[in-house]
Amino acid sequence: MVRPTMEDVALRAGVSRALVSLVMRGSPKVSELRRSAVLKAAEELGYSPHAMARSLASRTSTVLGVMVSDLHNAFFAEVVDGIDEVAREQGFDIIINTGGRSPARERRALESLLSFRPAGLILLSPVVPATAIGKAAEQLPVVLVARSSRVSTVDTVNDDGEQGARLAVDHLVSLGHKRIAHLDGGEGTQAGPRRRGYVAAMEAHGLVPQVVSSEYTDAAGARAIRSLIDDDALPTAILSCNDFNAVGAISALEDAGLRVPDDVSVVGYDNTSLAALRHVSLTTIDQPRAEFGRLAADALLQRVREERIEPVRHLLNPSLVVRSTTAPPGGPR
Amino acid sequence: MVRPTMEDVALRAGVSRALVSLVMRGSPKVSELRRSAVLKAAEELGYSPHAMARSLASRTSTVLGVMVSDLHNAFFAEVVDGIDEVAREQGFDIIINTGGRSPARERRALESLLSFRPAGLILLSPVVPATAIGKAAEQLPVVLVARSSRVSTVDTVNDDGEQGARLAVDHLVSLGHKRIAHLDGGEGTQAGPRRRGYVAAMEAHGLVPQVVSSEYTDAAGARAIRSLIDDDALPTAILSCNDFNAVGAISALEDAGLRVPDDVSVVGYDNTSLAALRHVSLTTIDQPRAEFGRLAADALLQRVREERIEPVRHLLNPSLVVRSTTAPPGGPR
DNA sequence: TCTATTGGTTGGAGCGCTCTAACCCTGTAA
DNA sequence: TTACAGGGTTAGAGCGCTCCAACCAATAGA
Repeated sequence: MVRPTMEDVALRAGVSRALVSLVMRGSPKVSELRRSAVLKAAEELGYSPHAMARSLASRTSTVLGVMVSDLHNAFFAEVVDGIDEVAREQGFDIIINTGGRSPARERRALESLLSFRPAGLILLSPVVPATAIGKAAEQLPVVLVARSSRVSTVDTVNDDGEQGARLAVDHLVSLGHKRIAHLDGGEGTQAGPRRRGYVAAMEAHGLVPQVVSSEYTDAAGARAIRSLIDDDALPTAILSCNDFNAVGAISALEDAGLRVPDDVSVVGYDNTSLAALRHVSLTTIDQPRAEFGRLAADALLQRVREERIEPVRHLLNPSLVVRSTTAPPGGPR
Repeated sequence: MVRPTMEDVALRAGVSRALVSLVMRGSPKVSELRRSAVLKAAEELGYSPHAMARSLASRTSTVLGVMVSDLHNAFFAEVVDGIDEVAREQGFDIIINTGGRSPARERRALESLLSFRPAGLILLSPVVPATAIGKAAEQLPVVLVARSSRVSTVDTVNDDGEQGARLAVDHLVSLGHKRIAHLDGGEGTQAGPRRRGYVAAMEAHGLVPQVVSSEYTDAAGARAIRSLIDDDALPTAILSCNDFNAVGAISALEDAGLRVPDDVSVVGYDNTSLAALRHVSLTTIDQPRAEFGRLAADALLQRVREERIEPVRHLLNPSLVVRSTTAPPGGPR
């Protein structure tokens, strides 16, 4: 359980510790003779460099910290894939930590990540207050994904929720729908832009917006539908705030004896793997998640290398994915 | 961008660096006067301890490394919750890394985790070869979740897949089913025990097992059903290898004009959040995932504290969750 | 009164590494 | 012959921290 150090390798190879260090860092100014001797000794001892000691001594880090607000949401997994891809290309490692959707736990996760003195930090949809983010940003480069910020030292990567909602409304209108309700995401991240986009698109089409208060869960979607039915206010099409909500809405509609899309069309948001399941086959709005990750990592590494000072605000275009839950009012002809 | 050190705090508080260290570690042998002075200075400077320097100096670590083979699978999120809970209770932090389902990437993730010299390692359903795990286990305590091992220095936490399959079969038999097919998980982790449990339970009931080769995806589940229909070999009940597979099977059954559970009953495995969606409402087998995480963390910390040498093999009992996809053959009366 | 004892505090060594400056060659130019 | 350059190598300081031994009152016991 005791790992060999550089000293051990140096001793065994008959060279100095500094030389071993050079070999480990792939320096060109080492003779082939010594290099192979060192590598052989390292191999025999099962030596691998101590990342922390290295980073302490060099006062640099090749680690990027990633804080995922909710590990349960597969959305983030794809963003992490994008981050990982870029980071690895450029010789950086990532360490992940999770906030479990609770501000307190998230704060702790942040602390923990910071204590490793990573080169930079990427926060995925964090729920901690902006001041906490600002404080972190004083110490190292920070990039926010799926959350906006006005702090000038922080870069952000988001999708254009207004445009996404507009895409959905345009799609439904082109199918012939006139009564389209929006099940709203309430306080949730990105709920605001989606709602605004919906309202603007409806008005642009000369239609009356109908915003129903709801949440990012399937139970909430079902509840919203039931209240619409009770109020006799059911439209011919629904734009949900996200896929979970949409699936809940569909269940409630079916429970009420209505068919989707024949009686009511439903559009989700996020294009989660759930939406792609053939049993669900939900028309939804896709966000380029891996691209989020790649852009975030790129932006962060630019700051790490001090190539840029001004903040960057990426706003990516979502796209419509048509599946089986939308059709003209009255059902597919 | 330059973080304050202990020295800075000591200077500001008018004490020695060693005293600051004591305060930071919550030592009782510090007067209240100094303690508050130090904490005040630290607060003002925005100081937080440097985890790497600490771990280097103390030759100990309060970090547990967690390798998640697939971040996309929400299964692991709950296991991580369990790990996190126990770790935090006992003053440990966790850092997560992901293998992205690829052995090469997983190996790299392992290397990276190891380079931080954590106190121990928890591997969630790793796909790297056993030798790589054995090598890691020579350097620090290792616990495996959802993967078995015969290495005596490695602890394991698994669910009893045989029993889970048996529960499902017993449930279907008690509903009156006699022809029950199993859509097999092939090479997937835990597919073996589930298949064995299914076969044993069928035989115990005097029924003929019908194993259909399939995989852990919804597309594979749908394919298996179609081949059963083509061969005119469709039974009255299906036990899928996991929830995704079951959802795919349901889609294919509905596409073929069959109703679930009226014409065919379907049981999944894993009780993912997918199964709980009201639109899906899948009868399935639940694994105590958070408990997996808690037990894994407990086992690891026991080894970290050198309280135990012999390996531990946890085999947890799964349980049946009855929802809406199972009924007596011919449908609910 | 002097010596123990105890609670609180501190300097210094050292964790495993990197980095700078100095060093030692050997080969080449003056 | 001396000077110089430059590739290859090394000693030593130091990164931010912990830990040990020593130290310093202040009090208690004899």
